[in-house]
Amino acid sequence: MARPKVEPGLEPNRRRELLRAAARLFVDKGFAATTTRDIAEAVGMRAGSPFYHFRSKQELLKAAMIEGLDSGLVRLLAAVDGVADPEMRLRRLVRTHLGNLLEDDCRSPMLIYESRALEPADRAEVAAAFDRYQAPWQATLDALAAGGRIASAAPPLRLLMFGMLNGCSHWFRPGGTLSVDQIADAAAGLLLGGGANQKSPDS
Amino acid sequence: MARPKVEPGLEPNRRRELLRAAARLFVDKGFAATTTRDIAEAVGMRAGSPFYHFRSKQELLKAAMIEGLDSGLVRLLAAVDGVADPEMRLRRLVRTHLGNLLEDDCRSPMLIYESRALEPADRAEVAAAFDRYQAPWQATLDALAAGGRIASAAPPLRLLMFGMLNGCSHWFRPGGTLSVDQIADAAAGLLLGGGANQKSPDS
DNA sequence: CATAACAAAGCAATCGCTTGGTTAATTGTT
DNA sequence: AACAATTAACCAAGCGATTGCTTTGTTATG
Repeated sequence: MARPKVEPGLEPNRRRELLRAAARLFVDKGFAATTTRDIAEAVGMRAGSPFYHFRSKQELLKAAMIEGLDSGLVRLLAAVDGVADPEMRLRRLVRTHLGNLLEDDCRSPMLIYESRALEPADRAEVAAAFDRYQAPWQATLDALAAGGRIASAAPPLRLLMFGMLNGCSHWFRPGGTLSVDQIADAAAGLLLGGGANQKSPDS
Repeated sequence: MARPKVEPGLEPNRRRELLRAAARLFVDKGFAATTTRDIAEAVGMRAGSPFYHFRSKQELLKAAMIEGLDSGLVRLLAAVDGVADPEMRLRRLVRTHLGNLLEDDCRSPMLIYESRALEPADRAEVAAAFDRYQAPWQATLDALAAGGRIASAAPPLRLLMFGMLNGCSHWFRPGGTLSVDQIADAAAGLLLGGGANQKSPDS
């Protein structure tokens, strides 16, 4: 039943299947509550087979976090590509991030909260990936502050902002009364200082 | 080594010790990653002894959540007692909540995120305790909206707000560059629509 | 002497992970 | 083109450690 490999030296498909399934389970049940057997079953493997692709459960988490964040970053950069106005850039970042968080079936940004399960060395690598993810945000916030659109882009703002956005995954239910677009508008409205639930000017 | 109980029929002290230790460990390491032996060791007991006070590990979590939220609610109500201005009430709520979250050594509001470890019946009881905790918040937000101080007090606002506030426990470090008061001011400033990092008018 | 509050020991289940096959695809050789 | 050798990608089985929890015994107190 061995599957053909596409190219010698390239990653086979099943590794990515494992990463996606692991990310889903880690977000839904938590790292410690997810067994490697759960992950194997989710992709139709036997209990020991994931350890052919990953040396340990922690390595699976680390890979899911880093690769998930980096692919989310690609979507972020594509969303703000060519957009000059910093306010619009922020709205695009917020909307795209909520998409990564709530609509993408990996929901990778949520995995950062499982960093405590990693050892310091791995945690540092993950922190680096998260820094890359945060870079376009801070740049946009700085531009908004320079233009007088917000009062300050000092550290607490970005931290509070990510807490607010990431917290959505704890209560958001697809198909509920709130759409992702509505949440994105409400969050962006708060950040831009116009008071709660301000409509976005382009909708 | 049996300790005297204070009153027959009343709860002995060690039960509360267990609850405090369990809450700390559940917040720091997560419910699934915390063993009942960890909890026992934290209070100087042997591995099986906590099960004299609690029937199961889940019951320990449930009790820690409900009793922690209710004692935090007492502090909330005391902080806004006699305060008429809704803006000031919100500032007091924010500051007190961050105290419950970051300064109290139980940090009980964080435990809500471990609800997924409970069965639906227990989860409903915890949700009721959280509703009690949220009640003074929604009342204050409604008053602010009625006074035109914020644009709307519709559902996403409260949800985004708690996400923003509770998220602090993921990055806040006591003794760091940011004080709890500073964070509270920044968060309240965002909510009140004055833009980021607005100073509170009474400081 | 009865009870509250444990300690001591251990049990059954589950955990992450390893070991040793097995099979189909790929590669090398003639 | 034919055939052996190698390799990728698993499966089957299980090992040792850890888990939540139970059972029984102990001790101080009322």
